[in-house]
Amino acid sequence: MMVESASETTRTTPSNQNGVSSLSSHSDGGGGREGGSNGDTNGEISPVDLLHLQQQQALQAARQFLLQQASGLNSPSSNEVKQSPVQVPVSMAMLTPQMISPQQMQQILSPAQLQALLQQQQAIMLQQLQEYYKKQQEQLHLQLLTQQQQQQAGKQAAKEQIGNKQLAFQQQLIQMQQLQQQHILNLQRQGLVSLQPTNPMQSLQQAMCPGDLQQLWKEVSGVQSAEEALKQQQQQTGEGLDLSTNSTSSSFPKANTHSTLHSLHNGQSNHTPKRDRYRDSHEEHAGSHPLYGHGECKWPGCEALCDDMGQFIKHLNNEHALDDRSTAQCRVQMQVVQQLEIQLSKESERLQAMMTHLHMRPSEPKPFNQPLNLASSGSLLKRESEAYPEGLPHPPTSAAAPITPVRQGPSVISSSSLHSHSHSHSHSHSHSHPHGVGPIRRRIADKFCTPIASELAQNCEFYKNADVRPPFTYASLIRHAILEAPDMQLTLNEIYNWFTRMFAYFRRNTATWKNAVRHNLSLHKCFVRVENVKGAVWTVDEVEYQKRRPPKMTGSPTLVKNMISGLGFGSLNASYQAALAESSLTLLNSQGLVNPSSAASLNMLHGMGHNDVSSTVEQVNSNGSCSPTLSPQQYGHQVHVKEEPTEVEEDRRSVSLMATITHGNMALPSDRDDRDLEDELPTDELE
DNA sequence: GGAAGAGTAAACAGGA
DNA sequence: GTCCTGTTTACTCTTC
Repeated sequence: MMVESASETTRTTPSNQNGVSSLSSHSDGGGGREGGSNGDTNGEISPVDLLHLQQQQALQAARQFLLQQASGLNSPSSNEVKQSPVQVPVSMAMLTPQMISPQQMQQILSPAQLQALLQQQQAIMLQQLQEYYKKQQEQLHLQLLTQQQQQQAGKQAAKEQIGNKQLAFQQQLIQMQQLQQQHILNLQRQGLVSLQPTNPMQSLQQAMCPGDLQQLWKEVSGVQSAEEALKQQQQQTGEGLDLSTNSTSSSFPKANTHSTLHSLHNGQSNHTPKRDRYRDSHEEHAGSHPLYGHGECKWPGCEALCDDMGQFIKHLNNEHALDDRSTAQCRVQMQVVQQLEIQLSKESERLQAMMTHLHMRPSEPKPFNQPLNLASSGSLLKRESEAYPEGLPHPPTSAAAPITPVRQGPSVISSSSLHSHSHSHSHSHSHSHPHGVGPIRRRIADKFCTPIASELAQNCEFYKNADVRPPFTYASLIRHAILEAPDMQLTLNEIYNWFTRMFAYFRRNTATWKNAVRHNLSLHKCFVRVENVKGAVWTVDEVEYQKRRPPKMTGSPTLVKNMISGLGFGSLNASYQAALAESSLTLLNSQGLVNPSSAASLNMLHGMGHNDVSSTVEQVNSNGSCSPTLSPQQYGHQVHVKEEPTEVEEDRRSVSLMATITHGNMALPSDRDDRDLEDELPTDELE
């Protein structure tokens, strides 16, 4: 239990750190960009400021909500926390940043809580927007009144002024809508809002409270009717902002965001040349258009089938011409790209942090942005073994140095993939396997006696969540799954389920590994198919399993001698060091898990007649964490069944030797250590 | 260099 | 016909 929680802590630490960086980078990035647009406004609080503030409030409220969840919901101030975003709308931005990222919120909070939180924030935003609109309306009214008074005196000059005011206000509205859309998009990207196939602009419309908007637009259009002549004049001359494109076609009262975006778009540049450029770009890409592929339109959300390029161009010009909808979609796509870039940046930072955490001694300051030097990752392993020399909680390591192919899909390289390069054979992963799942040599894992159960016990959660291949053979995994079962038998489907349940890695490439599982079940005699009432189940024939074991590394006298002579870890190569560290750690852990001071457990280890070291430790250790069903008695029973003295002794001694060496090296006081030394070291050494 | 283990792919058969 | 299960073969790669 301690081991698991400790390693759990270690694993969560980087994510927490990343949570900080992620959060800060997010708010910085978003805020930075919005801050840039802020600079365009005129001193007083602008819609941009407001929305920026609201975004911060939403995040802050979510953080507080999370903290509330974490620190106990029975706190008397829980209600205050919920209401605080409303009560303190501005000072929220000055709160100390909490170290919780939106991603973590999503992980911690249930969907219902997230939904409630989001609705709450949206309500707050809407309320504040409405207040802002009312304020703006009042100001506009006042301005109009004064301007009308001036109009009587100034006439044409005043008209232009009013027009400019109106345009400026429209721009402000548009800006607000865009920012709100962006905010919603951000929430979607962060998973706080479920991604829905609806047009984000539609949700924006809903969020913008159409009633208020329409009323506002009516106010504006009222002015517009008075100034219609002026605008038409502007339109004809092509000067100024072309805001009347929709309004002149009597669609203005609809006041939808499409028209506003259209207006904005037209207002930003001259209309006609832009459209021409747009068409020109189509013609340029007539041969291979990026929006056309596999006979269908790649426009977001379109997927219209087009037989040829000509038809596609026609479709593109008809359906995706420069109108409000296309513009909005284009903006959404731009934001998607922006968000992806931000996400990429954050994930890169996270990767760096993970690598730093996994492969660098904490007391050894190194450049944070250490490049991913795969060629020198052999030293990484060494460093790793050095970094956690005393059984400190550490990320999943194994004697086998988990070998995971570098996958093409995810942008984040799993930590174990780093290890894979530390092996000489890892190069094979990059070729010959189109699925990205190269042949994973797990033999080393078994040879180094990596106890599967202890590895799983330590890194159960890690393997469940991380897309990291477990450093064990299929056979050992299958065996473990079966032995974990209450009745030590599983159907094939249950074995599948165990794989997917225990390892995130096996939640993909199902065809590959399931085939491998079936292949292993059929191939190895140790797996016995038993016809049961509910169908065929698979059991483990331990005797056969032990026979199946490959020649052990420890069986090599020279190797053993090397190990013994190299009691100082420095003389061992990196892999052996890692193996020794792992073995000792897991043995220690297993001791602690079962009975730290009991010689009985030790005797069970020694007396079980088990030549599979990994199995030996597995069985002891499985009780600790991930194997809730197998009791020590069961293991004892199982162990009692199998006895294979010849090879068994060799292996048993070897693993005990390894444990002894490492224990001795760590100067850990243990009766067991002494006994191991007395009992086993001489024999092994003489071999 | 060969043997053996391991992983992957694929073909095939039988049953639900 | 499809999917799942189970068997078998072939091939490649790695380690010893």
